[in-house]
Amino acid sequence: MGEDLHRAVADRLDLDGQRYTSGRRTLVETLVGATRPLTAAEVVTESDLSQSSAYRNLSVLEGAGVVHRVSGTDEFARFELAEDLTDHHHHHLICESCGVVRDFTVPDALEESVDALASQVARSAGFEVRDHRLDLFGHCADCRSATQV
Amino acid sequence: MGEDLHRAVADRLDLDGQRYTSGRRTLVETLVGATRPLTAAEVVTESDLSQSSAYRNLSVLEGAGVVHRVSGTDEFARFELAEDLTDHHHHHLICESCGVVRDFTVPDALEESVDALASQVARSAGFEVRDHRLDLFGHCADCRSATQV
DNA sequence: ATTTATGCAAATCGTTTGCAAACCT
DNA sequence: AGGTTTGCAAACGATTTGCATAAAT
Repeated sequence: MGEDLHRAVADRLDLDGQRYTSGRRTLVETLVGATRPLTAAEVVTESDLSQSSAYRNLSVLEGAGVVHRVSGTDEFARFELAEDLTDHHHHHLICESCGVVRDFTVPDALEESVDALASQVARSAGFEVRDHRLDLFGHCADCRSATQV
Repeated sequence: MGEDLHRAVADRLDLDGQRYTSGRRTLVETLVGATRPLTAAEVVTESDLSQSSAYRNLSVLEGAGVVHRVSGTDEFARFELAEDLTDHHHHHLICESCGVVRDFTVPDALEESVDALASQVARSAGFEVRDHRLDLFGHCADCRSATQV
């Protein structure tokens, strides 16, 4: 069932002059299996690749537009599959206590408002908008219950 | 004119059990003077504090809710004054080529939609929302003209 | 006097890179 | 064979920290 995805990934890598090696395929599968962005350490653990290969290939995949780098509040880079490969436009709930990043979606109407705003800003500032980021910061259920023990 | 600000900063530091030293005052003044988030390196240069004091005090100020840490696409942390001290709620245009971060504002109606969404998500996910982040990614005017030479 | 802040230099730690062996095609 | 990818270990660089001195209360 995920063959379409792999074909799409292979195409993007090809466009970028890169091969779709087994390690890269492993990374893609690791990320497909996750429901939230993973840290590099989590990717290394779950993929069983060496650290250098994980970092190097995440970088290659990012360059080809397959993987997207997410930054939260802590010092760890996080990675997820590009939204246009998963057809799942979403945003993030970022916990300021533990740093965990969770996905969530918003009503289309709001997305459209944001998009409209984007083009407006683009025109007025000479800025070419490619994407937007709408995240919420706060405290996740786990950290809240841990605090009020 | 900026005395109100300094009083507010002093109050927050006091609440956090911290003093408002001259170095911290210098940092606050450096950030007030900027119209965009500054990297640590920029703060060091413009404040003339030692690197360690700059980092250490930015951290103290962040802990007291005076300074806010902003993350863009590059590896440099950026710092700005907390919005509730400047009464200037804003968002960021982040250039994916050079990493520069610029401030911009959006219509109140959109802000309100986002706030409404925030409370909705809070209820359904057990997540306690404290703030939101709405940023646009793309390419700034400078990088666009540099590319198409 | 005691506590806290400063600046220097060294350590830390996530991430990147050089290199030789293994892998494609 | 020719080029690429891999894994190890070493390097890198932004940020943090130990320690002795200086400032503040």
